Amino acid sequence: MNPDQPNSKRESGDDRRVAIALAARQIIVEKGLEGLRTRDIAARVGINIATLHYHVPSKEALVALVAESLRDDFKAQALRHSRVGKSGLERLHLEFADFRETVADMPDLIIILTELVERARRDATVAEIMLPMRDFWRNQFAEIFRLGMSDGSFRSDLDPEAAALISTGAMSDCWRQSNPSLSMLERVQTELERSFIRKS
Amino acid sequence: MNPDQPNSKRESGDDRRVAIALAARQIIVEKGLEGLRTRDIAARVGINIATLHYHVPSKEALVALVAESLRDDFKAQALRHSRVGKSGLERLHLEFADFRETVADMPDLIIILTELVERARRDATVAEIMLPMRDFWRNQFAEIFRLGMSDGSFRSDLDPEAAALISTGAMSDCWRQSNPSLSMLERVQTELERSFIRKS
DNA sequence: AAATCAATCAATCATTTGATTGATACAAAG
DNA sequence: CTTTGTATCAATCAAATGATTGATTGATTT
Repeated sequence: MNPDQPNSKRESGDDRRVAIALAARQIIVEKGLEGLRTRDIAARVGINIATLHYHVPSKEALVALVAESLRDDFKAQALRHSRVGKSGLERLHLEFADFRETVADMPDLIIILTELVERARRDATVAEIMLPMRDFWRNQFAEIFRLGMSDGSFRSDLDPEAAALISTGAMSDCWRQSNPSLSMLERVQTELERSFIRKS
Repeated sequence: MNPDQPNSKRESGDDRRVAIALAARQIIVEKGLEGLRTRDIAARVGINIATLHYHVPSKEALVALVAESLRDDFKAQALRHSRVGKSGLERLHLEFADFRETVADMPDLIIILTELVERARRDATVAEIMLPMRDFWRNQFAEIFRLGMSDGSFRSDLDPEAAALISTGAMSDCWRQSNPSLSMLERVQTELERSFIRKS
């Protein structure tokens, strides 16, 4: 039997941890971090509670595991497109497209992200993982705006940090709405572009 | 003894409910909705758990009480300034000032609001209170932008709904940062204004 | 074949937690 | 003075919940 393709009840530790993180994420979407129970996760993975604790020692470690799995997703997403040799406006378009792609592929990602950023306020372990992520994303935008100001894409009186906060805040808030829609997101992105480009 | 100034251990039902809501809000700020315990609230108010249940029958009702208390705060805040006979830009400035005032007076308000909006996703009772609040706020901005487009304050190619979502999303996201600062909020508001006004 | 290790489970524990019960204190009304 | 209604508490319950224990199974190593 191929050891890379396990179909028995016995799985490798890494595979289990991935499955556990995935199940936890599903439950967080359904019931929030507040409604996350170790028993529910174990049931969804199809293992015993003790086995769950074997792979992830505590609930705190479990939440950290989810945070790491989120970071991995974002990292993978950030590397999908090349960024070299593009103008500020082109890179803004790329970043907008990336976000649309992300929410289309994983509509629940923003929800989990929001929950974890919320918890980061009182959980140092989670904060250490989530806050750098958010800062990195916003900083990407700030750099784009700085680049675009020097290459003439954007207004010369732009405040790059403020514009970056506005962009990331508006987009994530848009997807946090009661019934997020791709069309509304596109309207927001269009309006953001109109707000920052240099009017000729 | 003045019945309006009770200093005994016995308080009127309304006063108790206010005290309970306040204590609950403090605990939500410290430990999140997830860490909200009826015992902790009772202890902070200085009453027995059974007394707490006498005034607020269940935990669900308690969360709803907090939501109502939030709504009351926002309602009171919204009526502090007259809005008549102002231009779009003037009303935008008013709205910006209102937000700065709110976060200066009650820095934790946005935190509690975020927690409750988050819970609204799975709690119909809370949703019924919180979502209309958020929609009302955003709609205020949309109206301001519509007004300002017709009176010449703002760009004629503005999308009022998108601009409203951007404004509210950016401001609340700004105040959700790890260490929110009034100066960053002002930079964001300045940038928002530059984004939407008509360039002469 | 024996020894070792990784993965798993049934059973159980100790706490936490929302809620209830039955009784008491006090003020106002009759 | 008695009755009634509001506000309060000590004690307790039942369920939920994170975690542990002791043992078993199957693969890998020696």
